[in-house]
Amino acid sequence: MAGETRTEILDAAERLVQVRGFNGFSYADIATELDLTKASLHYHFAGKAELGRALIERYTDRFGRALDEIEAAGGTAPAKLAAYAEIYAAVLRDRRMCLCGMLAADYDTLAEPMRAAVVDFFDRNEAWLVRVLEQGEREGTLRLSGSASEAALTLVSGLEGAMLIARPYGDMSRFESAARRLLATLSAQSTPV
Amino acid sequence: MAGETRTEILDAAERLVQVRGFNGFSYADIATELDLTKASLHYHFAGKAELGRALIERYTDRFGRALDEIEAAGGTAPAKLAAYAEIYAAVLRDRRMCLCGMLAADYDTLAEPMRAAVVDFFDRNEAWLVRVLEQGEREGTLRLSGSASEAALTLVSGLEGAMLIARPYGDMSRFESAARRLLATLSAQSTPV
DNA sequence: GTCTATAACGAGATAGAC
DNA sequence: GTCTATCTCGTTATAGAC
Repeated sequence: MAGETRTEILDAAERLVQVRGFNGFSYADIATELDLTKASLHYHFAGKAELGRALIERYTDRFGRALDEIEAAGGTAPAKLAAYAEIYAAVLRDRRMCLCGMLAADYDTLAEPMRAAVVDFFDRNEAWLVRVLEQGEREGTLRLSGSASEAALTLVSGLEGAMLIARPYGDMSRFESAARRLLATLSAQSTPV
Repeated sequence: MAGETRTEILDAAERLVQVRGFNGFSYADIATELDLTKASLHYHFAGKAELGRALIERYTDRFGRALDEIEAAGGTAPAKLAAYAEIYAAVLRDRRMCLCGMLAADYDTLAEPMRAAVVDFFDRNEAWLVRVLEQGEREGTLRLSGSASEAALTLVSGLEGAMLIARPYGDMSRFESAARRLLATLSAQSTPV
């Protein structure tokens, strides 16, 4: 079975990026963690930029599968949005920032292929949210003011920001109350927050 | 007049942190920009951590003065919130991330004095917002659901997240529409967004 | 207050043996 | 597929002259 070490490298690197940022770790950190040499890492990933790109693509795929599962479960739009926010919450519970939220901060220092992959992640998230928001309007469970795409980007950036600011405080409840409020503003029932 | 070079160093370093992150620049970058040597920088700031701390303190002071000015202008709560969001917008227009939002991403790699200074920045912001939100409730211009402090942290993290995600797109309008929506949810008039 | 020079270390990367 | 060895360069930092 090939790809086992490759997967372990991706796992370790992913955690390091989410915790320390793309410029806050090195091949040496991964090598130490996996009890490998830096040279071995270069066998699997030619350079840090290639590793970074593989990281984002895997993350985007995994995120996409999670969104597919939410669709497959087939609830109301508010239930789907709550499940969406829970993906973020689970990442933060593991003391991590969203991979692409972290890379958005590092954006100016990234190679072009990584940049494009980061933007693609947010595009896909917002496109999925737009579909859910439109479902909510149709079924009468959500009441949007403004366009669905504006509501979607406000939601994504609100959740990313809530993760960003919650981490220094080490306080999940900071994320949770921001997330709850962001979702409540879209609900057709004026849910008391 | 002393402190001129010191100020130039702070200006250059501040911009570098806001654009590239704390681990995305070096003393060499500052030295090149100012046509100085790295050794000269060490005369003014013993190390990168001390420079970083001075950076945050100056930024927090400047931010605090901007908040004082908003208070001094003495409008309604919604006007104050709009002026608050405009501080963020001006930073982003200069293609920069909020200094402390960027450092929140880098948080795990920072020395303890810098960490404390970052948290202090957000504490002060939220405390100021709580006062404005309470003013709005009193004067009837804002209608809060939930506590003022929850609304304040949702606002700060929403604005920080909107900056974070707008930067990869290089698109101010992404920030602006998120900011407009965040403020609209607090308004007593259900402003069409 | 700024310089030259250099130390001491870590980064990303490669050659080539096994 | 992993290793040892090495290269080159960047990074933070210091000593000491001017």
